[in-house]
Amino acid sequence: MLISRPRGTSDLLPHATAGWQRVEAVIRDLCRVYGYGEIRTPLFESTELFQRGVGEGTDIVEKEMYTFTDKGGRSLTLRPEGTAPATRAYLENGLHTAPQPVKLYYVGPMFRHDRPQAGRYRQFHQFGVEIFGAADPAADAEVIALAMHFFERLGIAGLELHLNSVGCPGCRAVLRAKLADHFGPRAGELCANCKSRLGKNPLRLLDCKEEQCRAAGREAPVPADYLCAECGGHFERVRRNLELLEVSFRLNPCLVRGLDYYTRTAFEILVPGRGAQDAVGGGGRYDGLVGAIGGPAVPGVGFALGLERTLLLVSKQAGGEEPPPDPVVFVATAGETEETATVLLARLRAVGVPADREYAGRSLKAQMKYAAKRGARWVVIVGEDELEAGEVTLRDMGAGLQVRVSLGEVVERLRS
RNA sequence: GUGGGCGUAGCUCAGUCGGUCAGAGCGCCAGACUGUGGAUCUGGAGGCCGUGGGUUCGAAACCCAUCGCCCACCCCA
Repeated sequence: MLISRPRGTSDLLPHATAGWQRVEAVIRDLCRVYGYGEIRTPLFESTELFQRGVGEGTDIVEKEMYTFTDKGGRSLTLRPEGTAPATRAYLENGLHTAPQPVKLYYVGPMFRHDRPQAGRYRQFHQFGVEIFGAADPAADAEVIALAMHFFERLGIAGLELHLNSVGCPGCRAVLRAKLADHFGPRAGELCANCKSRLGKNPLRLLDCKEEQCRAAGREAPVPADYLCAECGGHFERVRRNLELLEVSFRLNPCLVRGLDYYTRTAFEILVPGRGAQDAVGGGGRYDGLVGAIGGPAVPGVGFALGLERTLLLVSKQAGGEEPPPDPVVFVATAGETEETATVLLARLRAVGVPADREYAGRSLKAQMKYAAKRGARWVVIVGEDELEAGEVTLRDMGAGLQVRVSLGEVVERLRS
Protein backbone atom coordinates (compact mmCIF):
# COMPACT_ATOMS: atom_id res chain seq x y z
CA MET A 1 0.00 0.00 0.00
CA LEU A 2 1.33 3.35 -0.99
CA ILE A 3 -0.41 5.67 1.41
CA SER A 4 -2.08 4.66 4.61
CA ARG A 5 -4.01 6.67 7.11
CA PRO A 6 -2.09 8.54 9.77
CA ARG A 7 -1.31 6.64 12.91
CA GLY A 8 -4.00 6.66 15.52
CA THR A 9 -6.81 7.55 13.12
CA SER A 10 -9.47 5.31 11.72
CA ASP A 11 -11.75 4.89 8.74
CA LEU A 12 -15.28 4.35 9.90
CA LEU A 13 -17.01 2.24 7.28
CA PRO A 14 -20.79 1.97 6.90
CA HIS A 15 -21.19 -0.95 9.26
CA ALA A 16 -19.47 1.09 11.97
CA THR A 17 -21.05 4.47 11.36
CA ALA A 18 -24.46 3.01 12.13
CA GLY A 19 -23.41 2.65 15.76
CA TRP A 20 -22.05 6.18 15.84
CA GLN A 21 -25.25 7.58 14.45
CA ARG A 22 -27.19 5.85 17.16
CA VAL A 23 -24.99 7.32 19.87
CA GLU A 24 -25.19 10.76 18.31
CA ALA A 25 -28.97 10.50 18.13
CA VAL A 26 -29.08 9.77 21.86
CA ILE A 27 -26.81 12.74 22.54
CA ARG A 28 -28.94 15.14 20.54
CA ASP A 29 -32.16 13.95 22.06
CA LEU A 30 -30.80 14.07 25.59
CA CYS A 31 -29.35 17.53 25.18
CA ARG A 32 -32.61 18.80 23.78
CA VAL A 33 -34.44 17.41 26.80
CA TYR A 34 -31.95 18.91 29.25
CA GLY A 35 -31.96 22.26 27.50
CA TYR A 36 -28.51 22.46 25.92
CA GLY A 37 -27.81 24.07 22.56
CA GLU A 38 -25.25 22.65 20.21
CA ILE A 39 -22.05 24.57 19.54
CA ARG A 40 -19.62 23.85 16.72
CA THR A 41 -16.25 25.47 17.03
CA PRO A 42 -13.21 25.25 14.73
CA LEU A 43 -11.09 22.15 14.77
CA PHE A 44 -8.05 24.35 15.24
CA GLU A 45 -7.48 27.33 17.45
CA SER A 46 -4.68 29.62 18.50
CA THR A 47 -2.15 27.59 20.39
CA GLU A 48 -2.30 30.13 23.15
CA LEU A 49 -5.92 29.25 23.89
CA PHE A 50 -4.93 25.79 25.03
CA GLN A 51 -1.82 26.95 26.82
CA ARG A 52 -3.98 29.21 28.93
CA GLY A 53 -7.19 27.22 28.96
CA VAL A 54 -5.87 23.72 29.52
CA GLY A 55 -2.75 24.66 31.43
CA GLU A 56 0.98 24.77 30.84
CA GLY A 57 1.69 22.08 33.37
CA THR A 58 -0.50 19.45 31.75
CA ASP A 59 0.63 16.52 29.62
CA ILE A 60 -1.73 17.70 26.92
CA VAL A 61 0.01 21.03 26.50
CA GLU A 62 3.49 19.79 27.25
CA LYS A 63 3.66 16.96 24.77
CA GLU A 64 0.40 15.97 23.12
CA MET A 65 -0.66 18.87 20.95
CA TYR A 66 -0.73 18.92 17.18
CA THR A 67 0.71 22.37 16.72
CA PHE A 68 1.70 23.98 13.44
CA THR A 69 2.50 27.34 12.02
CA ASP A 70 0.30 28.63 9.23
CA LYS A 71 1.39 30.72 6.29
CA GLY A 72 0.83 33.88 8.27
CA GLY A 73 3.24 32.73 10.95
CA ARG A 74 0.52 32.10 13.52
CA SER A 75 0.84 29.16 15.86
CA LEU A 76 -2.27 27.03 15.61
CA THR A 77 -3.23 23.80 17.31
CA LEU A 78 -5.68 21.06 16.50
CA ARG A 79 -8.03 21.12 19.45
CA PRO A 80 -7.11 18.56 22.09
CA GLU A 81 -10.30 19.11 24.07
CA GLY A 82 -13.54 21.04 23.87
CA THR A 83 -13.88 23.18 26.96
CA ALA A 84 -11.34 25.86 26.11
CA PRO A 85 -12.79 26.41 22.62
CA ALA A 86 -16.32 26.53 24.01
CA THR A 87 -15.23 29.06 26.57
CA ARG A 88 -13.50 31.13 23.93
CA ALA A 89 -16.62 31.06 21.77
CA TYR A 90 -18.77 32.01 24.72
CA LEU A 91 -16.72 35.13 25.26
CA GLU A 92 -16.01 36.00 21.65
CA ASN A 93 -19.69 35.88 20.74
CA GLY A 94 -20.79 37.85 23.75
CA LEU A 95 -22.76 35.01 25.25
CA HIS A 96 -21.80 36.34 28.67
CA THR A 97 -24.24 39.15 27.97
CA ALA A 98 -27.04 36.72 27.17
CA PRO A 99 -29.42 35.51 29.87
CA GLN A 100 -27.40 33.28 32.17
CA PRO A 101 -26.74 30.45 32.44
CA VAL A 102 -25.74 29.49 28.92
CA LYS A 103 -25.86 25.75 28.36
CA LEU A 104 -23.91 24.31 25.46
CA TYR A 105 -22.98 20.89 24.15
CA TYR A 106 -20.60 19.67 21.50
CA VAL A 107 -19.77 16.43 19.72
CA GLY A 108 -16.74 16.06 17.55
CA PRO A 109 -13.16 15.05 16.97
CA MET A 110 -10.29 16.00 19.22
CA PHE A 111 -6.60 15.49 18.56
CA ARG A 112 -3.79 14.42 20.83
CA HIS A 113 -0.40 13.14 19.87
CA ASP A 114 -0.44 10.20 22.23
CA ARG A 115 0.69 6.69 21.62
CA PRO A 116 -2.37 4.79 20.33
CA GLN A 117 -3.73 1.70 22.01
CA ALA A 118 -7.10 0.11 22.71
CA GLY A 119 -9.60 2.91 23.25
CA ARG A 120 -7.07 5.66 22.68
CA TYR A 121 -6.47 7.34 19.38
CA ARG A 122 -4.83 10.46 18.04
CA GLN A 123 -8.06 11.59 16.51
CA PHE A 124 -10.84 10.66 18.89
CA HIS A 125 -14.29 11.97 19.61
CA GLN A 126 -15.84 13.57 22.60
CA PHE A 127 -19.28 14.56 23.69
CA GLY A 128 -19.21 17.37 26.20
CA VAL A 129 -21.45 19.90 27.83
CA GLU A 130 -20.73 23.19 29.55
CA ILE A 131 -22.85 25.42 31.73
CA PHE A 132 -21.57 28.98 31.93
CA GLY A 133 -22.84 31.42 34.48
CA ALA A 134 -24.25 29.09 37.11
CA ALA A 135 -22.49 28.73 40.45
CA ASP A 136 -25.36 26.76 41.90
CA PRO A 137 -24.42 23.23 43.04
CA ALA A 138 -27.58 22.02 41.32
CA ALA A 139 -25.80 22.77 38.03
CA ASP A 140 -22.94 20.48 39.01
CA ALA A 141 -25.43 17.76 39.78
CA GLU A 142 -27.27 18.33 36.52
CA VAL A 143 -24.26 17.75 34.29
CA ILE A 144 -23.32 14.67 36.25
CA ALA A 145 -26.85 13.32 35.99
CA LEU A 146 -26.87 14.05 32.28
CA ALA A 147 -23.67 12.08 31.78
CA MET A 148 -25.01 9.11 33.69
CA HIS A 149 -28.34 9.35 31.88
CA PHE A 150 -26.46 9.17 28.59
CA PHE A 151 -24.84 5.86 29.47
CA GLU A 152 -28.11 4.57 30.81
CA ARG A 153 -29.88 5.37 27.55
CA LEU A 154 -27.24 3.35 25.69
CA GLY A 155 -27.82 0.39 27.93
CA ILE A 156 -24.38 0.59 29.52
CA ALA A 157 -24.35 -0.60 33.09
CA GLY A 158 -21.79 -1.10 35.80
CA LEU A 159 -20.08 2.28 35.58
CA GLU A 160 -18.73 3.97 38.67
CA LEU A 161 -19.05 7.64 39.38
CA HIS A 162 -16.22 9.01 41.47
CA LEU A 163 -16.74 12.35 43.12
CA ASN A 164 -14.65 14.84 45.00
CA SER A 165 -14.24 18.51 45.71
CA VAL A 166 -10.91 20.22 45.26
CA GLY A 167 -12.02 23.45 46.86
CA CYS A 168 -11.32 26.98 45.71
CA PRO A 169 -7.97 28.77 45.44
CA GLY A 170 -8.47 30.00 48.97
CA CYS A 171 -8.78 26.68 50.74
CA ARG A 172 -6.37 25.07 48.34
CA ALA A 173 -3.56 27.35 49.45
CA VAL A 174 -3.87 25.87 52.93
CA LEU A 175 -3.97 22.34 51.54
CA ARG A 176 -0.97 22.99 49.39
CA ALA A 177 1.10 23.98 52.38
CA LYS A 178 -0.01 20.88 54.24
CA LEU A 179 0.83 18.69 51.27
CA ALA A 180 4.27 20.19 51.05
CA ASP A 181 4.77 19.45 54.74
CA HIS A 182 3.68 15.88 54.21
CA PHE A 183 5.50 14.99 51.01
CA GLY A 184 8.56 17.16 51.44
CA PRO A 185 10.29 14.77 53.85
CA ARG A 186 9.23 11.82 51.69
CA ALA A 187 10.46 13.24 48.39
CA GLY A 188 12.99 10.47 48.11
CA GLU A 189 10.26 7.83 47.94
CA LEU A 190 8.39 9.43 45.05
CA CYS A 191 8.51 8.63 41.35
CA ALA A 192 10.41 11.03 39.13
CA ASN A 193 7.22 12.56 37.87
CA CYS A 194 5.96 13.31 41.32
CA LYS A 195 9.23 14.80 42.43
CA SER A 196 8.79 17.52 39.88
CA ARG A 197 5.11 17.88 40.74
CA LEU A 198 6.03 18.51 44.34
CA GLY A 199 7.21 21.97 43.47
CA LYS A 200 4.64 23.05 40.91
CA ASN A 201 1.48 21.18 41.65
CA PRO A 202 1.45 19.08 44.81
CA LEU A 203 -2.26 18.28 44.37
CA ARG A 204 -1.44 15.92 41.55
CA LEU A 205 0.60 13.78 43.91
CA LEU A 206 -2.65 12.49 45.31
CA ASP A 207 -3.77 10.65 42.22
CA CYS A 208 -0.48 9.23 41.03
CA LYS A 209 -0.89 5.56 40.27
CA GLU A 210 2.64 4.53 41.15
CA GLU A 211 2.68 2.18 44.10
CA GLN A 212 5.48 4.01 45.89
CA CYS A 213 3.65 7.32 45.62
CA ARG A 214 0.41 5.84 46.86
CA ALA A 215 2.27 4.47 49.84
CA ALA A 216 3.86 7.82 50.55
CA GLY A 217 0.47 9.47 50.24
CA ARG A 218 -1.45 7.10 52.48
CA GLU A 219 -1.72 9.51 55.38
CA ALA A 220 -1.53 12.62 53.26
CA PRO A 221 -3.94 15.48 53.74
CA VAL A 222 -6.75 15.53 51.18
CA PRO A 223 -8.85 18.42 49.86
CA ALA A 224 -11.96 17.38 51.77
CA ASP A 225 -10.21 18.05 55.08
CA TYR A 226 -9.41 21.63 54.18
CA LEU A 227 -12.46 22.91 52.39
CA CYS A 228 -13.52 26.35 53.47
CA ALA A 229 -17.04 26.80 54.74
CA GLU A 230 -18.37 27.84 51.37
CA CYS A 231 -16.74 25.03 49.43
CA GLY A 232 -17.85 22.52 52.03
CA GLY A 233 -21.41 23.76 51.77
CA HIS A 234 -21.28 23.62 48.00
CA PHE A 235 -20.02 20.08 47.99
CA GLU A 236 -22.70 19.03 50.41
CA ARG A 237 -25.37 20.52 48.17
CA VAL A 238 -23.96 18.74 45.13
CA ARG A 239 -24.19 15.43 46.92
CA ARG A 240 -27.68 16.21 48.15
CA ASN A 241 -28.79 17.04 44.62
CA LEU A 242 -27.33 13.82 43.28
CA GLU A 243 -29.28 11.92 45.87
CA LEU A 244 -32.45 13.69 44.79
CA LEU A 245 -31.66 12.72 41.21
CA GLU A 246 -30.98 9.16 42.32
CA VAL A 247 -27.47 9.20 40.94
CA SER A 248 -25.22 7.00 43.03
CA PHE A 249 -21.61 7.99 43.48
CA ARG A 250 -18.54 7.09 45.41
CA LEU A 251 -16.48 9.69 47.20
CA ASN A 252 -12.88 9.56 46.13
CA PRO A 253 -10.79 11.94 48.20
CA CYS A 254 -7.81 11.52 45.91
CA LEU A 255 -9.58 12.51 42.71
CA VAL A 256 -7.96 15.73 41.57
CA ARG A 257 -7.98 18.22 38.77
CA GLY A 258 -4.70 19.96 38.95
CA LEU A 259 -5.03 23.46 37.62
CA ASP A 260 -5.99 26.55 39.49
CA TYR A 261 -9.07 27.33 37.51
CA TYR A 262 -10.60 23.99 38.35
CA THR A 263 -12.60 24.50 41.48
CA ARG A 264 -14.75 22.52 43.81
CA THR A 265 -16.50 19.63 42.08
CA ALA A 266 -14.42 17.04 40.26
CA PHE A 267 -15.75 13.75 38.94
CA GLU A 268 -14.80 10.85 36.77
CA ILE A 269 -16.80 8.04 35.26
CA LEU A 270 -14.95 4.76 35.32
CA VAL A 271 -15.34 1.29 33.92
CA PRO A 272 -14.18 -1.05 36.64
CA GLY A 273 -11.57 -3.54 35.59
CA ARG A 274 -10.10 -1.89 32.58
CA GLY A 275 -6.64 -1.18 33.82
CA ALA A 276 -5.19 2.23 33.35
CA GLN A 277 -7.67 3.03 30.65
CA ASP A 278 -10.81 2.93 32.69
CA ALA A 279 -12.00 6.50 32.29
CA VAL A 280 -14.89 7.01 29.90
CA GLY A 281 -15.48 10.54 30.98
CA GLY A 282 -14.83 13.20 33.51
CA GLY A 283 -15.52 16.76 34.38
CA GLY A 284 -16.03 19.29 37.06
CA ARG A 285 -16.32 22.91 37.92
CA TYR A 286 -14.00 25.55 36.50
CA ASP A 287 -14.92 28.84 38.04
CA GLY A 288 -11.57 30.33 37.12
CA LEU A 289 -11.41 29.35 33.47
CA VAL A 290 -13.28 32.20 31.82
CA GLY A 291 -11.07 34.60 33.71
CA ALA A 292 -7.96 32.66 32.75
CA ILE A 293 -8.57 33.23 29.09
CA GLY A 294 -9.27 36.89 29.55
CA GLY A 295 -12.96 37.15 30.36
CA PRO A 296 -14.92 38.27 33.40
CA ALA A 297 -15.33 36.06 36.42
CA VAL A 298 -17.95 33.62 35.20
CA PRO A 299 -18.46 30.26 36.86
CA GLY A 300 -18.64 27.13 34.76
CA VAL A 301 -19.15 23.43 35.04
CA GLY A 302 -19.15 20.62 32.50
CA PHE A 303 -17.89 17.27 31.37
CA ALA A 304 -16.36 15.45 28.42
CA LEU A 305 -16.99 11.82 27.50
CA GLY A 306 -14.92 9.69 25.15
CA LEU A 307 -17.08 8.28 22.39
CA GLU A 308 -14.67 5.58 21.22
CA ARG A 309 -14.61 4.22 24.73
CA THR A 310 -18.36 4.51 24.93
CA LEU A 311 -18.77 2.64 21.66
CA LEU A 312 -16.47 -0.04 22.99
CA LEU A 313 -18.93 -0.59 25.82
CA VAL A 314 -21.96 -0.45 23.57
CA SER A 315 -20.72 -3.15 21.26
CA LYS A 316 -19.46 -5.22 24.15
CA GLN A 317 -22.64 -5.09 26.16
CA ALA A 318 -25.42 -4.54 23.65
CA GLY A 319 -24.10 -6.93 21.06
CA GLY A 320 -22.39 -6.07 17.88
CA GLU A 321 -22.54 -3.86 14.89
CA GLU A 322 -25.56 -2.98 12.90
CA PRO A 323 -25.80 -3.88 9.24
CA PRO A 324 -25.85 -1.17 6.60
CA PRO A 325 -29.30 -0.18 5.39
CA ASP A 326 -31.12 -2.38 2.95
CA PRO A 327 -32.11 -1.00 -0.41
CA VAL A 328 -35.54 -2.70 0.04
CA VAL A 329 -36.32 -2.59 -3.65
CA PHE A 330 -33.97 -3.49 -6.46
CA VAL A 331 -34.85 -2.71 -10.05
CA ALA A 332 -33.47 -5.28 -12.48
CA THR A 333 -33.61 -5.24 -16.24
CA ALA A 334 -34.00 -8.01 -18.79
CA GLY A 335 -33.53 -6.99 -22.37
CA GLU A 336 -33.65 -3.47 -23.75
CA THR A 337 -35.59 -1.95 -20.89
CA GLU A 338 -33.06 0.40 -19.36
CA GLU A 339 -35.01 3.56 -19.90
CA THR A 340 -38.19 2.27 -18.33
CA ALA A 341 -36.19 0.96 -15.39
CA THR A 342 -34.47 4.30 -14.91
CA VAL A 343 -37.78 6.12 -14.73
CA LEU A 344 -39.31 3.52 -12.44
CA LEU A 345 -36.38 3.72 -10.05
CA ALA A 346 -36.69 7.48 -9.90
CA ARG A 347 -40.40 7.23 -9.15
CA LEU A 348 -39.78 4.82 -6.30
CA ARG A 349 -37.20 7.10 -4.78
CA ALA A 350 -39.40 10.13 -5.26
CA VAL A 351 -41.99 8.63 -2.92
CA GLY A 352 -39.32 7.68 -0.40
CA VAL A 353 -38.87 3.99 -1.10
CA PRO A 354 -35.21 3.00 -0.67
CA ALA A 355 -34.41 1.56 -4.06
CA ASP A 356 -31.38 0.78 -6.14
CA ARG A 357 -30.22 -0.68 -9.42
CA GLU A 358 -26.97 -1.94 -10.83
CA TYR A 359 -24.80 -0.24 -13.35
CA ALA A 360 -22.68 -2.90 -14.92
CA GLY A 361 -25.13 -4.12 -17.54
CA ARG A 362 -24.90 -7.63 -16.22
CA SER A 363 -27.11 -10.62 -16.79
CA LEU A 364 -30.39 -10.91 -14.96
CA LYS A 365 -28.90 -13.73 -12.98
CA ALA A 366 -26.06 -11.55 -11.83
CA GLN A 367 -28.48 -8.80 -10.96
CA MET A 368 -30.56 -11.17 -8.85
CA LYS A 369 -27.47 -12.33 -7.08
CA TYR A 370 -26.40 -8.78 -6.37
CA ALA A 371 -29.87 -7.84 -5.15
CA ALA A 372 -29.89 -10.79 -2.77
CA LYS A 373 -26.51 -9.86 -1.39
CA ARG A 374 -27.58 -6.30 -0.85
CA GLY A 375 -30.51 -7.60 1.17
CA ALA A 376 -33.29 -6.36 -1.10
CA ARG A 377 -36.75 -7.39 -0.02
CA TRP A 378 -38.24 -6.91 -3.48
CA VAL A 379 -36.91 -7.07 -6.97
CA VAL A 380 -38.80 -5.43 -9.78
CA ILE A 381 -37.87 -7.15 -13.01
CA VAL A 382 -38.40 -4.87 -15.94
CA GLY A 383 -38.42 -7.33 -18.84
CA GLU A 384 -39.19 -7.01 -22.49
CA ASP A 385 -41.95 -9.60 -22.36
CA GLU A 386 -43.76 -7.96 -19.48
CA LEU A 387 -43.38 -4.49 -20.94
CA GLU A 388 -45.30 -5.52 -24.04
CA ALA A 389 -48.26 -6.00 -21.74
CA GLY A 390 -47.43 -2.85 -19.79
CA GLU A 391 -46.37 -4.88 -16.80
CA VAL A 392 -43.33 -5.77 -14.70
CA THR A 393 -42.55 -8.75 -12.50
CA LEU A 394 -42.50 -8.13 -8.77
CA ARG A 395 -40.49 -10.72 -6.87
CA ASP A 396 -40.62 -11.20 -3.12
CA MET A 397 -37.06 -12.18 -2.29
CA GLY A 398 -37.91 -13.54 1.11
CA ALA A 399 -40.70 -15.82 -0.03
CA GLY A 400 -39.26 -16.58 -3.43
CA LEU A 401 -42.61 -15.81 -5.07
CA GLN A 402 -43.34 -13.39 -7.86
CA VAL A 403 -46.34 -11.85 -9.56
CA ARG A 404 -46.92 -9.63 -12.55
CA VAL A 405 -48.05 -6.12 -11.80
CA SER A 406 -48.97 -3.33 -14.15
CA LEU A 407 -46.32 -0.69 -14.57
CA GLY A 408 -48.81 1.89 -13.34
CA GLU A 409 -49.41 0.36 -9.95
CA VAL A 410 -46.04 -1.09 -8.99
CA VAL A 411 -44.87 2.06 -7.23
CA GLU A 412 -48.07 2.20 -5.21
CA ARG A 413 -47.68 -1.47 -4.24
CA LEU A 414 -44.15 -0.94 -2.98
CA ARG A 415 -44.89 2.23 -1.11
CA SER A 416 -45.61 1.58 2.54
C1' G B 1 8.69 8.84 25.75
C1' U B 2 9.37 3.15 27.50
C1' G B 3 8.52 -2.25 26.92
C1' G B 4 6.44 -6.68 24.36
C1' G B 5 4.04 -9.10 19.98
C1' C B 6 3.19 -8.94 14.80
C1' G B 7 3.75 -7.46 9.42
C1' U B 8 2.41 -13.20 3.00
C1' A B 9 -3.79 -11.75 -2.07
C1' G B 10 -9.76 -7.14 -0.33
C1' C B 11 -10.37 -10.30 4.62
C1' U B 12 -8.63 -14.53 7.99
C1' C B 13 -4.32 -17.13 7.70
C1' A B 14 -0.83 -21.77 5.91
C1' G B 15 4.04 -21.77 4.31
C1' U B 16 8.08 -27.62 8.60
C1' C B 17 15.79 -27.84 8.90
C1' G B 18 16.85 -21.42 3.97
C1' G B 19 16.23 -25.11 -2.36
C1' U B 20 8.97 -25.76 -7.89
C1' C B 21 6.35 -22.02 -1.55
C1' A B 22 4.05 -17.72 -4.04
C1' G B 23 -0.69 -21.11 -1.35
C1' A B 24 -5.81 -22.17 1.13
C1' G B 25 -10.54 -20.57 2.81
C1' C B 26 -13.82 -16.48 2.51
C1' G B 27 -14.93 -12.41 -0.64
C1' C B 28 -15.02 -10.53 -5.80
C1' C B 29 -15.94 -11.58 -11.26
C1' A B 30 -17.72 -15.14 -14.87
C1' G B 31 -19.86 -19.79 -16.50
C1' A B 32 -22.90 -24.67 -15.67
C1' C B 33 -27.56 -25.21 -23.14
C1' U B 34 -27.45 -17.69 -22.62
C1' G B 35 -34.91 -13.83 -18.56
C1' U B 36 -34.34 -15.08 -12.29
C1' G B 37 -31.04 -14.85 -6.18
C1' G B 38 -28.92 -16.82 -1.20
C1' A B 39 -26.93 -24.13 -2.35
C1' U B 40 -23.37 -26.92 -5.37
C1' C B 41 -19.66 -27.36 -9.15
C1' U B 42 -16.02 -25.13 -12.63
C1' G B 43 -12.95 -21.27 -14.11
C1' G B 44 -10.79 -16.29 -13.54
C1' A B 45 -8.79 -11.77 -11.68
C1' G B 46 -5.83 -10.26 -7.56
C1' G B 47 0.46 -10.43 -3.92
C1' C B 48 8.06 -6.24 -5.71
C1' C B 49 5.65 -12.14 1.02
C1' G B 50 5.69 -3.85 4.83
C1' U B 51 10.40 -1.17 3.06
C1' G B 52 15.87 -0.87 2.62
C1' G B 53 20.34 -3.21 3.33
C1' G B 54 23.18 -7.77 4.51
C1' U B 55 24.48 -13.27 4.83
C1' U B 56 24.12 -17.22 0.90
C1' C B 57 25.00 -20.59 -5.18
C1' G B 58 19.88 -19.56 -3.56
C1' A B 59 15.57 -15.91 1.39
C1' A B 60 8.75 -14.88 2.38
C1' A B 61 11.88 -17.74 5.64
C1' C B 62 18.31 -16.02 8.80
C1' C B 63 20.75 -10.99 10.52
C1' C B 64 20.51 -5.48 10.88
C1' A B 65 17.88 -1.11 10.18
C1' U B 66 13.45 1.37 9.16
C1' C B 67 8.23 2.14 8.79
C1' G B 68 3.48 0.50 10.18
C1' C B 69 -0.12 -2.19 13.18
C1' C B 70 -1.61 -4.36 17.90
C1' C B 71 -1.02 -4.69 23.24
C1' A B 72 0.84 -2.75 27.80
C1' C B 73 3.21 1.44 30.81
C1' C B 74 3.01 6.91 31.53
C1' C B 75 -1.19 10.03 30.94
C1' C B 76 -5.65 10.85 29.67
C1' A B 77 -11.24 10.41 26.95
